Amino acid sequence: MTVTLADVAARAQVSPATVSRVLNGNYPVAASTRERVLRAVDELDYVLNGPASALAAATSDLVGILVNDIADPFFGIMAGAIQSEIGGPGGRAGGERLAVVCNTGGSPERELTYLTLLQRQRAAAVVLTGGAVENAPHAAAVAAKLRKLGDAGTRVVLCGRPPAPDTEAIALTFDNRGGGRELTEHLIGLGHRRLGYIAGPEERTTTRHRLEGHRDALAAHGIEEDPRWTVYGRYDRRSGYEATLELLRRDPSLTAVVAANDSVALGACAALRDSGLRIPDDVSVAGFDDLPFSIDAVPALTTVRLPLAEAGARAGRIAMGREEPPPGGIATIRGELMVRGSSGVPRG
Amino acid sequence: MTVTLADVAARAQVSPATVSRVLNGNYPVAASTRERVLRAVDELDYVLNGPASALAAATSDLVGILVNDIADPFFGIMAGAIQSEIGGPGGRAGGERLAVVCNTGGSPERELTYLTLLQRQRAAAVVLTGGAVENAPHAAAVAAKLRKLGDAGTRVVLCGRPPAPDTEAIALTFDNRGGGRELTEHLIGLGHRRLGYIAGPEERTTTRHRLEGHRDALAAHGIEEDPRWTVYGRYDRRSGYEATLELLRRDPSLTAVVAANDSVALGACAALRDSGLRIPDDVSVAGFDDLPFSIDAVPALTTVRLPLAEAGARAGRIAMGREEPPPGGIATIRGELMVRGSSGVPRG
DNA sequence: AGCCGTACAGCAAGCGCTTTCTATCACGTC
DNA sequence: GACGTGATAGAAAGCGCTTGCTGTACGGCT
Repeated sequence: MTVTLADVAARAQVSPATVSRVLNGNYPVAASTRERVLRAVDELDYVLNGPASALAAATSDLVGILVNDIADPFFGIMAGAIQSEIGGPGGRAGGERLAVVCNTGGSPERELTYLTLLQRQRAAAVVLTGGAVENAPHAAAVAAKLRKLGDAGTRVVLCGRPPAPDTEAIALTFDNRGGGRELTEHLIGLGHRRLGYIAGPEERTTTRHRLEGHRDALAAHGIEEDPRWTVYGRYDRRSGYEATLELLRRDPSLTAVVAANDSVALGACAALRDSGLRIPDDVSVAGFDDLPFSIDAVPALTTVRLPLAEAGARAGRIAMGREEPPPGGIATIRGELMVRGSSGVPRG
Repeated sequence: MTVTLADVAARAQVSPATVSRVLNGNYPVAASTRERVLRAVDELDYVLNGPASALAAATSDLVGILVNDIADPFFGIMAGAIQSEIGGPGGRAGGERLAVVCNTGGSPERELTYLTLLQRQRAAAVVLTGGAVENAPHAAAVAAKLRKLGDAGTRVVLCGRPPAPDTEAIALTFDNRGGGRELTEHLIGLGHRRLGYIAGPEERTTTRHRLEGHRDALAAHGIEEDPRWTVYGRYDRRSGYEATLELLRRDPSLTAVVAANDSVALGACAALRDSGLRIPDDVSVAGFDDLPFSIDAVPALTTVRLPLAEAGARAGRIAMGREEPPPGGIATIRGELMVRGSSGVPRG
């Protein structure tokens, strides 16, 4: 069978308690004893039994990270940053933590199920990334779960997600609205007056906030919006391609297309090119997030940079209790407008 | 405190054993009893204690996924596919499994540490993705770990990684060599004779195999390779950019640049453009992997498509014991040459 | 010399669940 | 009508570790 603590204890001629204390380093043990134990551990190739340890100590070294789509660098970057901070291998000694990355696929049920699974594992902390689904019952269910997690001692951090009311969850929110406004203002400043907007999925906070920012900008400049100028889709390239075609069909006189994110913007670029339109000469395009590939688009994408890695790292530190939560438990993280080649003055 | 099995049992007026059996559904329980238990579970909002359960049953519902870089879609896509198959939420009932995605950052030590951590958690299965580090001591250490994991009942699957000798690990290997050969043959077929190659990090199986494929093709066509034509870098865009500049400096007469992967190729494109060269008129470019964004490059990238999602899904199923391992425990997955706009006949 | 504080080490009681083995009960069966 | 039989339910023994509490020995103190 596998080697147990008792085996190590026997070999080192000490009690199991002592071995445990050597391993955890939270109790004085004479240097000579420690060494003997360590040698035994080594010789027997002993590996602690995680579940047993978690049960006895009533703590776990698992940290949950919920993402909407792990194949999307937007989440991958955040997840990577979080993980690097929660002190898995490479982090400071002692706190060897395992990140559990859960892919919800944007589905509310899965989100809830994963939360339950993490609760079951008695996770040390949980970080929820990305926008939330805007649906009262679901939001309430999630809030309830988060409360329960919090009560059980699990630290809960929201990264790139709006605060969850009635919850102790710390929130690091992206200023999607402000970013959206700035972006559209930039385009308006260039002279655009007829702007198409490709939104993300409905019932998502991120989608709504970015769109609201866009509309705020339009309103602030007295531009009346044509309902035909907004199309909803998903956060992927394909969606951007199709939505752009639809936009062009509805109003061929558009001079700019603002996309919900960079992937969508790339799809939009492809659709425009396939339609024989030049960027930005005929139509300007703007994205959101500034993912690494955005600068490689031709022309490079005008977008709003979100400090994904920084936010993730901070969320990770807060989750580990290594950084003070922001005052009030809420911090708003601003994006930065990146003006690049895909936006220019409108034709004509 | 938190609700325990005993609380539920008391409320349902049955023994803890019965509650456990209802929850696990692996033992006959009268319908009426079951219902009573289920109601109690619901009313008390009971959540099983994972560690306790794992300890008693000597099994765990954790599945580890090791990736080199979670922010890279190459790994994100595989991880997502694996996860969707290991039956987390959304999968078939009963087997609610949690995926533990571990980001090694390509570091051998971290790889080993994570493996130990997973062993400690008594993971049900472990999937290692991506190329392996080619370093005898490390390879031996990993093999030893994998063997130990296997002995402990953890199923081990390698996805996109060469087989690990002396190990029971199932391997789903990408035919990097064949893909590399095909790609270069395509370029040679177009008339290229002076091809630069931007390789990945040294001491990596993926790097070596792709490069060997490239050289095989050159050799097969009697093209003598100039050592100046190969530059090693990392698997990212930045690296591709710099390496291309270096390549151009060493031999401005190159007519094609073959990159270790798509991100590198994108960087190469940027460098070429910044150097005033047109693609493919002046220089052809080729990538590898065919990640989603590759088709959006301008011109679209000629590359080798790897069925990442399919491979990941299959690895996931094998890890869960839901699919027969390939004969001999090894399967080679071929890539498909995707000829697109970034490659053309050489100038002059 | 006698006492006590300090520094270690061990005992043993769980942590919350699973599972084997042992009742119990209601039926048919011969 | 005694007894085998199948279907359920419970008792209890752990799973391997942590930790509060209880020794024990040694050195310094008065």
